[in-house]
Amino acid sequence: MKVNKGVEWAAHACALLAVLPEGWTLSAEALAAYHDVPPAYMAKQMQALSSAGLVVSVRGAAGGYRLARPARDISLKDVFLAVEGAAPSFRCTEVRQNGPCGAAKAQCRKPCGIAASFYAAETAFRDSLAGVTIMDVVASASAASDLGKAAKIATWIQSNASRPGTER
Amino acid sequence: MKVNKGVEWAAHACALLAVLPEGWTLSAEALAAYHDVPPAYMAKQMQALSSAGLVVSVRGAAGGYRLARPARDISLKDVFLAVEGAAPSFRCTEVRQNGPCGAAKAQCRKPCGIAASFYAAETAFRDSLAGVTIMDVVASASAASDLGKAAKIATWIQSNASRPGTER
DNA sequence: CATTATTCGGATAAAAAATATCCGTAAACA
DNA sequence: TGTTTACGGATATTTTTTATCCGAATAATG
Repeated sequence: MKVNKGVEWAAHACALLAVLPEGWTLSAEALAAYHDVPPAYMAKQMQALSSAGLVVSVRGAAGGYRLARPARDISLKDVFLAVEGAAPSFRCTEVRQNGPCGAAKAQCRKPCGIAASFYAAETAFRDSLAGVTIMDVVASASAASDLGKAAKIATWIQSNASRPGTER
Repeated sequence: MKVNKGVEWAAHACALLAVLPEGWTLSAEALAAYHDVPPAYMAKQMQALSSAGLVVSVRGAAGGYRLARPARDISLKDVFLAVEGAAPSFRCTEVRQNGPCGAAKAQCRKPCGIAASFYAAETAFRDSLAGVTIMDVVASASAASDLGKAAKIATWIQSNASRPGTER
């Protein structure tokens, strides 16, 4: 059971978008450069975030991405579901219906105990992620870093982000 | 994020071993036939359960598998870890150390907020599974089935299980 | 003691999924 | 009109999962 790498990248991208000045955007290419990951694949993850409504995409020159809503209203569960999809991780193949003692289909309208337990565990997993917002992530990151780094990031944003509808 | 199929099979196999008379065993082949799954692959999962100490294997003619301890003392978490392995599902690639604003390695001794949150979520997942025992699974299955099925299973066990050290 | 049935471990093959890239199109701006 | 960017689909590559097979070890049986 492995979480897609894209989830990690998407989460970090959201954290960076969260500290962007109001109305500014970052292109997929800039986000990839910031995190030093493959640009084309980073772009794919951003598309997933976009179609899930977590970020807003701005096309055209000086376009890019920005968060669709405040960082406090976006959770890691949202990011996880956007990138990973909502399909349950446990795939019940109904083995109880198989073999010489297989149960009748009519008796299998509710999931078996094993499947139900895994569904419950996955709910616990998602609930745990739902309790962490992008704002929390940003806060913990800035708590762990010094003033010099914050300045570095601000400078990088200044020269790599853009504000659509206006000259940079 | 997908749970291996083998986890489901192994859990069902444990549930069947749980209703076996004391000291009896079921071969990997019999377990595969009962659940109508590929014998060689079922055998692999049983090996995993065996090396994790959840089941005891008996070699030789009339050999097979039996639970290593009471069904109430084996949880779905045990089965999950045995088959799936203990490696965390979230693989942090330390992207925070990458790129133009990468953090120094010395400042990354603790996991970042994102990684920590996913580790916590996985703990929640496992804790949830830890609360369900094979005994619980058997109980919920028998609650959902009728008397006829129980008799069917008992008959099947009679003719497919074996008791090492004695004639069947 | 030979035969048979079984687990064990490793090697290997096939299928599926994750990872990664590319390209044509549409949109927005200068 | 030209440039820059997101979008969506197609495709390639790599890794993981799924599945099979085989030889060695082990134990019961006749």
